[in-house]
Amino acid sequence: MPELPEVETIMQGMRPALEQRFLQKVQVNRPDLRRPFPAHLKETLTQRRIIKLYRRAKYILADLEGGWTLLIHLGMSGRIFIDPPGHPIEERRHEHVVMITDEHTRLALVDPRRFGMVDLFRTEEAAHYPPLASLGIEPLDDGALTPEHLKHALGKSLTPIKNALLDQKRIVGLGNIYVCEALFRASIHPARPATQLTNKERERLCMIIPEILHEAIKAGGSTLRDYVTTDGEKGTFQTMHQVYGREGEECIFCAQHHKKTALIMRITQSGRSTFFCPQHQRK
DNA sequence: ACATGACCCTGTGAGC
DNA sequence: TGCTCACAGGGTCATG
Repeated sequence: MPELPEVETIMQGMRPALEQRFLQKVQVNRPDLRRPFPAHLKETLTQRRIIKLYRRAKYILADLEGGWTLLIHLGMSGRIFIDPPGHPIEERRHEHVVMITDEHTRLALVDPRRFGMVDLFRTEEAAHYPPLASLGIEPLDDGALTPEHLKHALGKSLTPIKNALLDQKRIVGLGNIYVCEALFRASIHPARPATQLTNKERERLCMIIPEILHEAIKAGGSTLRDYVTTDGEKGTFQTMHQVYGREGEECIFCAQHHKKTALIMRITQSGRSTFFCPQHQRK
């Protein structure tokens, strides 16, 4: 579910509750999500101070005292609920991990589909820790997403640009929504072989991708169904979607640029929906 | 080395 | 009302 803007929003929402706090009580309600939890999860977290929270790709990371780092991935349906001290606790399904801080703030990881992940690794091993080791360009880092770096990341790959931009080994943070939106704004057909993009097209992507991600973070992310921020608020970026979920509707870009009316199409690429305008996103 | 498809799981909404 | 089907924001394997 959550792509970079949603993960960033959630992480920022967790910060005031977690940074510099001790975890007074940790409840682990099942043995695994996509993978087994580390056997020592509860023991390692309990009574430990959280130094800082940050994000890499779509992972939420927390450095803990004693050299451990906690990693949380929300998969497709993962959410974090934060209940302030004294808040009545409502009954929620799929609360897999619950953490209560020394200030009595309650954080619950809820993930109905269980595609998420919770793990621990030694902080100094981050560069060799498999889920993080092979990640690609972090698009919001200063100087990271340049046309040259993007060219290198796409390499000689003949895979469709849509799939290449979803591949976290090349560039991180984009998911199905933001890839569709980026290609739409950059006027690039999603089926174009990745390696065959022109310099101009790579330049446009390098402008547009951070632009969209920043706008989406500002809007608190996109809520399609059930995504909510840690305050329980919905994101509002879905109202700014220009193609995603708009199959059969009129292309906004073509309407603005006095082109002939065009209708948004939906195709399937590697089993996932792609939305695009067949008129201005040229092959 | 690379690309594709199956798979992991539950929930929801559309259509009958 | 209740059923079946398609589809959902992601990542990892096995296979070719």
